[in-house]
Amino acid sequence: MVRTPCCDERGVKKGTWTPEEDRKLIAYVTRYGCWNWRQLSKFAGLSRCGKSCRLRWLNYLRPNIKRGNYTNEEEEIIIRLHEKLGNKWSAIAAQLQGRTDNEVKNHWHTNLKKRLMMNKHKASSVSITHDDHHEEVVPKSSDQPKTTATADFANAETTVDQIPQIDYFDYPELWSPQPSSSVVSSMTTDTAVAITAADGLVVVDNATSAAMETIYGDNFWTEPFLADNSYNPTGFYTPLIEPEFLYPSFDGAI
DNA sequence: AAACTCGGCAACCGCCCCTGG
DNA sequence: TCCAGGGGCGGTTGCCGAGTT
Repeated sequence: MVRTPCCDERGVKKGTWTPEEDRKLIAYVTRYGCWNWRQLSKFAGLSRCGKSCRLRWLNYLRPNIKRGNYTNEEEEIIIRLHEKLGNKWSAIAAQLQGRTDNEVKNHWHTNLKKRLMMNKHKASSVSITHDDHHEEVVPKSSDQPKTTATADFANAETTVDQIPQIDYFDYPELWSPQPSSSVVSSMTTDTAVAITAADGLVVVDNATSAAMETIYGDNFWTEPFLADNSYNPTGFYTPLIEPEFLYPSFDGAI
């Protein structure tokens, strides 16, 4: 089967997204939903491949994304699940609220993988140093190896449902690769909630919110396009597309 | 201060799966 | 049942900033 490329190579921009492109994408998806990424990129006035738009939205722009600062608990989950599932990053990320598969994958390759390698080298007396934002876990040789979560997981025959503390498997609704129907339950004091004029809730973490404000100024979340936003805090993008929105009549720009 | 190295991560690539006609 | 298109996913690349020499 001959597959058509996901986008016409001509005139398709690549590389880093500009704030202006981000703004267009956010504005469009927030307003109309992601009904078709390929078409969406055109209507949003973006010279980008549809896949690129999708990736940018899912990995960076959508609300509820938690960035940086992996907790020990998150790392434990990643390690355990990786042991169990292998490189099923999307499946692993699905168990981590606010984390994307790309981010989990990157974190694995840049941090956890190396750490596990080191742990395997230092079989008995292990000294594991978490990176900057993590508390240092330095088990003394006299300590129970239990304290070295990573070292333990590397060799343990674990099962998924042995994951500590968070019983995701008791909550099948959390299994969705889509970001979390558990947004509300995951809300912490870091979480900001923007209430739109249409009584829609847009739940964002502070990092996302701060990023938006950095790029667009303090009024980003109160921009007019949010008034009828169709973003669903469950992470599913229900466009609520009215016929005239399906093929917007505007000429490329919002 | 400049050059160089390295690590982190955003983004791209290409294959696979699913769905609708 | 077949085919085309769209989305999902994992692997990989390359840019960029921080650290080092």
